[in-house]
Amino acid sequence: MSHTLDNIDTQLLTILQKNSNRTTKSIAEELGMSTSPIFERIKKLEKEGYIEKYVAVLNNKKIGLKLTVFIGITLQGHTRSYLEKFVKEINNFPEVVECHRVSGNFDYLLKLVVEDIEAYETFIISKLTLLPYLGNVQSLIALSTSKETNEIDLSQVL
Amino acid sequence: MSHTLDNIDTQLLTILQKNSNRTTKSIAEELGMSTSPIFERIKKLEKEGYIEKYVAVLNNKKIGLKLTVFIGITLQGHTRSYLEKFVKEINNFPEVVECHRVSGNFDYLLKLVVEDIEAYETFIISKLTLLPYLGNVQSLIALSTSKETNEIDLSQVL
DNA sequence: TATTAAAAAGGATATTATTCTTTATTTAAA
DNA sequence: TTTAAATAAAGAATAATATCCTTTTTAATA
Repeated sequence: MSHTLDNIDTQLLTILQKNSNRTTKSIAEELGMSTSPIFERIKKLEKEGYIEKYVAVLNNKKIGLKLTVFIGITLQGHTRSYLEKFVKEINNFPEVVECHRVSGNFDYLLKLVVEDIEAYETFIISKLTLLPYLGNVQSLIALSTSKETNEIDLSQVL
Repeated sequence: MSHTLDNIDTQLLTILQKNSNRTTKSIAEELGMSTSPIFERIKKLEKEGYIEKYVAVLNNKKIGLKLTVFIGITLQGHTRSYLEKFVKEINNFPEVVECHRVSGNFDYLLKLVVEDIEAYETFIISKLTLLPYLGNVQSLIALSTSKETNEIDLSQVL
């Protein structure tokens, strides 16, 4: 039960972060090994939780969700029970893809993916501003995105 | 060559966003269809670009990358050629997982995934502040994250 | 150097993906 | 309506791959 990743493990994770549909055979060839150790290492990485899941990444724009917006929020009353309720409501909105409690000039930072400016405005007016104790709200609208990846850099942890 | 998604397509995309390792058979059973139309629809969604890729999602914390930070940046000189150079440099940093040009109080918003506060400080001091024309820099450190998903909500586009 | 444990190789089998042909359903036009 | 054409689905056959098991090699430790 070794709890450290060796060089082969990080290579595997790097490969699978880019494309999880590679066959074990093709990965084995790339790394100069046979299929079974590759297969067993991947199963181990899954079992021990290094790999959480495998997912399809969609093309948001093609599907019609063309706008990404970040919203910084401060709250006025900080009672613990209210914070929990606030987070629960926020997380239930399907437009919200990320919700972080942050330190700095805001209490929360949200990331949204919506159809367009109209859908964004609808979210603000008919969902967000209905929540009580809302303080300052500041939006950053993504004009363009030069990098947006799920690949985390494993060289940092070697 | 229909360019619209019907109800079955959006169900498929929703399923594959959650788990792309499902067998076509299991998906077919869930949707009450046989395997071949499911298979062919998925191939079509891939070919037409609705599905960009399939990836493994890793557990950042388990791997040792425990800190997420957002950084808002304003630039002082906005010449076009400089903006391009700036973005190129930023995108090359492996800690940076997102880089958006934004409207609002900043010019750029970055998202970083790093080991810890120390690694974050190293990034700021020995990478970010070395870039010229840097104006205001404001960091939001994620204390906790209640939602962080790659699943986009397809009910918005139906 | 001998002993043990871990990792990899290679082959056998079961499962699944993929392709093809046939049938049904839907849509459009007469 | 009825017919024709196009699209989608069914079902079966095959090819490819994942998965498992046994043997061999390598590495680590006494």
